[in-house]
Amino acid sequence: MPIIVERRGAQVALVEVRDDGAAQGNETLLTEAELPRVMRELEAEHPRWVFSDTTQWYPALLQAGVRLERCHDLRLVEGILAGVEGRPARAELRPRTRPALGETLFDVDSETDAAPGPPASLTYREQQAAIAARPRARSLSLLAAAESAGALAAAEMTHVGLPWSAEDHDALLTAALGPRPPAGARPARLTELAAEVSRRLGGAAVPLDSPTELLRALRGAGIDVSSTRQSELQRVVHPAIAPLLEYKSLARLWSANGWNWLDEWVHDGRFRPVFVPAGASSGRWASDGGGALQLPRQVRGAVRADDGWTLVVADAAQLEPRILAALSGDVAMAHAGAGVDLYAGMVESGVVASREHAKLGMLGAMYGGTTGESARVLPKLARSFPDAIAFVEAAARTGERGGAVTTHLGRTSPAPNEAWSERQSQAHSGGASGAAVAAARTDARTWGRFTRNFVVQGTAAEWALAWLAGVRRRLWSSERGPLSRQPHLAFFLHDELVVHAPHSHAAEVEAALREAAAEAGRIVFGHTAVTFPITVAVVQRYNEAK
DNA sequence: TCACCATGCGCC
DNA sequence: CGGCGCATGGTGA
Repeated sequence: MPIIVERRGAQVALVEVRDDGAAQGNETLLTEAELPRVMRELEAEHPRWVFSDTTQWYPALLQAGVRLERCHDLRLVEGILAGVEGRPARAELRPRTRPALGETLFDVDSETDAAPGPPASLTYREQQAAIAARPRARSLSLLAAAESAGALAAAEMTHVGLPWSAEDHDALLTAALGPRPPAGARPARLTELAAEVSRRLGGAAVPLDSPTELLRALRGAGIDVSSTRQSELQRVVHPAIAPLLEYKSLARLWSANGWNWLDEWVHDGRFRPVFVPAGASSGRWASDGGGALQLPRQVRGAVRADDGWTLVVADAAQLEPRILAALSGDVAMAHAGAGVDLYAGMVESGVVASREHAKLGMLGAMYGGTTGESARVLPKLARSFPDAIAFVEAAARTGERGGAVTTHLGRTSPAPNEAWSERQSQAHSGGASGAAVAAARTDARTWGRFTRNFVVQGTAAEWALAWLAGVRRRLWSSERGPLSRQPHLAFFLHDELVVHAPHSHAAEVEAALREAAAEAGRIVFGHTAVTFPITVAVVQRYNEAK
């Protein structure tokens, strides 16, 4: 039973509708203050709450102690449907972009800057009809549900936060950089390293934070490099390189996750990342602020379970190649993945010489790599796993022609922009210069790599959503008190989940993670020979996993 | 001075 | 070689 949550002036309407969105007549008008209590009571009937935008409603409800089981997020589903239908998303349902500086001065109420649009109940009915009209309606409706469950999980993870020890973080920074310097000053260790680098480059002070000046200094010291990139410096033999690389690593730690980051993002023992479901066109999540999806391993030691609690860290093993095996129905690849390590399985079946080769080759196949070791391994993979390789090749060809590809549940890739299409037609119209033809071909290949990767990355994101939703459902019990006082999701990173739970629940959480992973394979692919094993570690600190 | 771009690097 | 976010320095208006 869907219930639409809709703003009506200063009040909120709860509108019960049928599954297809048709009106049923049952409607309740409430004040904002009454909403949490009423929704909590109605939750006993397990409705599907329909929100124009979960991020606009759910945080306040969580704050008021209301945890919801299911929802339908009109904004996220509009994104999926617009992609499928090859049109822009309706303006009132587009993600709100952050107002530019100054804009807020003239636009006091930035939440209402988009046209209000039709009522949510109408939009819901239209979306249900649009889904039902598609050839793969069942998959799309599954995707809509999974995406919406993700929106709930994202808000909940922000609400409860990732347990973070500011004390441990400070200790870790102090050990690496020296004590916290006064504002505006550089940590002692960085100053030492900078002096050492300058000394070994000949004596003059070199501003290491300026790539331009650093490059000039390196070349002046006879070091033949074309950039100051870590990967290039690593290949150089020179006494200045070691302290320089250490400087770069520590300078990054300091600027990206140093004391300033700690002050800004960690409060009351929690880091509260803002997750952005479907922030990438493939459906992968992005994040907003704090660099939540890029937490360097260097600082993961500060992620520490509360006393008496534990972190259960789970990781889907070689998710993307397994996804490709399932997508393409490649029986040989499914067989190689029968164990916990798919790459090891490829070595055992004699396809490649080493695990490293297997990994490199598969990544190259999925990303469109054409150089180095990965390209050398590709022919072997193509012989042993013809269906898998043909699948990504077909996706690449479609993209090169400007076509759209879809994930297994039906998320559709965006069209290339107009400039791209214009360059392609120019190049094919005859009379184009050789340079224009070559540039167009490069463009085409670039878009082909995108669509090649889209099908795998996007379907992996669908598997991960199904997993996340399944874990979330299994962990929650309405009888165990508030979300933060019972086992709960604390972090999500594409193919990895962190659950924060009392010690005594660790085994139960591990079982939930494994059951949900198996279920996710069935939800996304139905029957498939491909397995989706996960690794699970029960730890006090995040860095102790893996 | 501000907006924007390029570089470089963190994560998957 | 696919997808992101963020800090920094440098540029041009």
